[in-house]
Amino acid sequence: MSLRHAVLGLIVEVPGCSGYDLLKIFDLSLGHVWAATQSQVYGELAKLTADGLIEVTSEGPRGRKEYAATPAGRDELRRWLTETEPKPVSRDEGILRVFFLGTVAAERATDYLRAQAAAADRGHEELVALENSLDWHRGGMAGYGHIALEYGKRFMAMRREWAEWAVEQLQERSEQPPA
Amino acid sequence: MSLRHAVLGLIVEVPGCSGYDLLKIFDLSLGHVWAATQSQVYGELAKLTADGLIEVTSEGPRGRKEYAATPAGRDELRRWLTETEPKPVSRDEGILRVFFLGTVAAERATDYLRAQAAAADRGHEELVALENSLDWHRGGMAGYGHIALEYGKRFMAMRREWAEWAVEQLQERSEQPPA
DNA sequence: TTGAGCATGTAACACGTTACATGATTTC
DNA sequence: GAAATCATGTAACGTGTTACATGCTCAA
Repeated sequence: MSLRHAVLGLIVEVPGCSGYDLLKIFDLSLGHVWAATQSQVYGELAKLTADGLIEVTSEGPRGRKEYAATPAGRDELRRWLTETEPKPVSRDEGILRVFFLGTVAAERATDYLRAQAAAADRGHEELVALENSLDWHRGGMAGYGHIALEYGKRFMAMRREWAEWAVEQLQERSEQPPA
Repeated sequence: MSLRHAVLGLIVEVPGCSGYDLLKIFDLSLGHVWAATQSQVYGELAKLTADGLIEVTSEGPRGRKEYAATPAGRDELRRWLTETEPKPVSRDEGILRVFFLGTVAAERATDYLRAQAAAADRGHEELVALENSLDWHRGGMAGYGHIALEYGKRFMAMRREWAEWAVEQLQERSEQPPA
């Protein structure tokens, strides 16, 4: 149920935000680690409200609803962070495909891996651009956001290096075919 | 629709396998990059058969059904590998939580990051054990499986290093509090 | 006054998880 | 003959995606 906690967490950190505000945060930064659609966000806000973890604190123009966490909501966020274990990542389509590269010509396989290296490089650049576009001040979400961003950069760099290494491996193999 | 292609790909690479055999492969290795449950696998086999991408080649004892890919199935796998782009990973609960570490005491945050480092270390060890337990011969899925396994090891090592770096960052900050 | 952006919500469908349900074969 | 393992399938429920649907407000 991570979407629930992503939404709850944002409302704890950004009190007075609306579904629309949340959506912008998902698009800009949080969505890199936990994607969410508009439907999901509004649906989860309704459920969290029904469960008493958040509440509408004011209603603005255009039907805007601003939310804040209740004490029960803050407890639930703390419980999630300190008493439960995160589920390890178990789906990566880019790596899944590697298992099946043996079914296509070796050139197609290296094409694929080079494309993956380029995609990782673009991902890295996007994160650097994001880093420069936000004027972080230390402490609060900004401080931890910076740590998450560093993770993203290391992730992209690792993927690029791995894909380049894999291309080299395949080239070595084709130069000296199996005994 | 990656599950579909994971199942199809396995049937191309391991002709004559059954749903039960596939399930063992998911548990042992493929599941690290694309998790699937028993229900999903049997359901997908039925759909792939209905769509003419695979077919039952023989029926064994205990109702065992062995599958092989049809030409249409092999085409579809190739099309997926060469003409579509993999969807980037966009859900990582372990990193999502980092965004909200500002809501708990700094000690809880370092506890969390240290636990993440330890989990990555265990993950790395598991992959090394897996590598040693399989007697790979070069070429075919084994060759590419080795490349995927190398990715897993680099991923786990990167995560451990990042989490350790993050703990150090937080300690530096607490030693010299913000100006 | 018109268009961009703010703002929310619902419905249909696809995908994933858990639990249930059943039975055949092999091994001890 | 009991237990382990092989082997398949379904039902209920939860989560996620896409598309539709609507309307307000502000600035140019």
